[in-house]
Amino acid sequence: MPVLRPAIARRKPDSRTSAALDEFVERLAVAMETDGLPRIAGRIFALLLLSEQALSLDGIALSIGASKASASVNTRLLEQRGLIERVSHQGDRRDYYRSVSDLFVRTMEQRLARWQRVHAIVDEAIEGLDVSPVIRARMKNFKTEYESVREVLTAALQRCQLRRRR
Amino acid sequence: MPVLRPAIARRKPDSRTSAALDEFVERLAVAMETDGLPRIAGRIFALLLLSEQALSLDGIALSIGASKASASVNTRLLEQRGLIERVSHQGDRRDYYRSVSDLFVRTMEQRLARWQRVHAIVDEAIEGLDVSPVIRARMKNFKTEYESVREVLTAALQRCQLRRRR
DNA sequence: TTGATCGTTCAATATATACTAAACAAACGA
DNA sequence: TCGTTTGTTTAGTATATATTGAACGATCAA
Repeated sequence: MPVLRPAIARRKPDSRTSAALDEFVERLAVAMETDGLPRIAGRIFALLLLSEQALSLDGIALSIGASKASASVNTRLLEQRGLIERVSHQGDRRDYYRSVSDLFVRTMEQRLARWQRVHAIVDEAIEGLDVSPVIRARMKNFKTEYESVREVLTAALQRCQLRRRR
Repeated sequence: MPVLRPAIARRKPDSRTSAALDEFVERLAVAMETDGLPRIAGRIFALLLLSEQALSLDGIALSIGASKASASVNTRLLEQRGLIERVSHQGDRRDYYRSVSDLFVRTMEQRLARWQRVHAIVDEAIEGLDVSPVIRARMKNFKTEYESVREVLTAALQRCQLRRRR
């Protein structure tokens, strides 16, 4: 069933655009699962991407049709990953959440961080594992190519950050 | 229980190095789940990374202690993603599998492909969704930053490929 | 102090999907 | 034409984890 969701910033709050916004949230939520997010975290991510104002926990739970418990767990997850931030309003003890301003860079940093474990294991194996020279060379290549790409990537992300700040 | 695994290329096939190799396979398999691979696919990925020779389906299943059905499904998955390749030997109707030579580049291409869906949804929303100018600008920024980083990244991967070929 | 609000934790459930065993199909040699 | 080898498909099971309702604790206003 469709719920009232005054949260999303829309031009004219009619039911047609509302349905389209719902669909966007759902599609993005499913797609974000490839980044290792639970579906509800993906919905929150998408909802806040669409929202100009910061939203309260209850507002989020209501808007995406999830329990407050889920909203709590998943906002914390997103905050830890740096994709949303918690803000406060004076004279109000609720927590509010909004998208971070450098959303794309944070997204990429998360992706980089998730690769790290894979490449650390291979790196460690180059040192500690007793394998043939051919295999060792294969692993070293995997390592060096990753490092060169990672450097290029982090440099590009830094340029994004600089461009934003000026 | 430990199984015989004559597959992995090791210097001296003693039990100590064997246990270390097992541990590598397991650790890498779990880590590869962040790239959206089933655990068994991750084990096969790791096993073939350690193997000089191409391995048969039965050899793979035996080495990682999985059923032949799983080996079949997951080798196909890895082959479709371009991380391993199927080879044949004359006078032998079995299929054999080995790591691709440009393993890292293929890994990165897979990662890029998985992001595509997320960014395509946002791109589509910029065109089709009725949102406020502020939100539209936020989305456009997400899009353009992604595109610039993707360009840098694909260029770096092409350099990896060129470096390999000469 | 009391009642109300807000967020978190926890035990139980729901859901998705990875995995297996068994049946099946295809290709080959005798 | 068999029986054998090889790989795939499928139905059922197992496993991991996402999600929820309810209980809980903390904070604030009256």
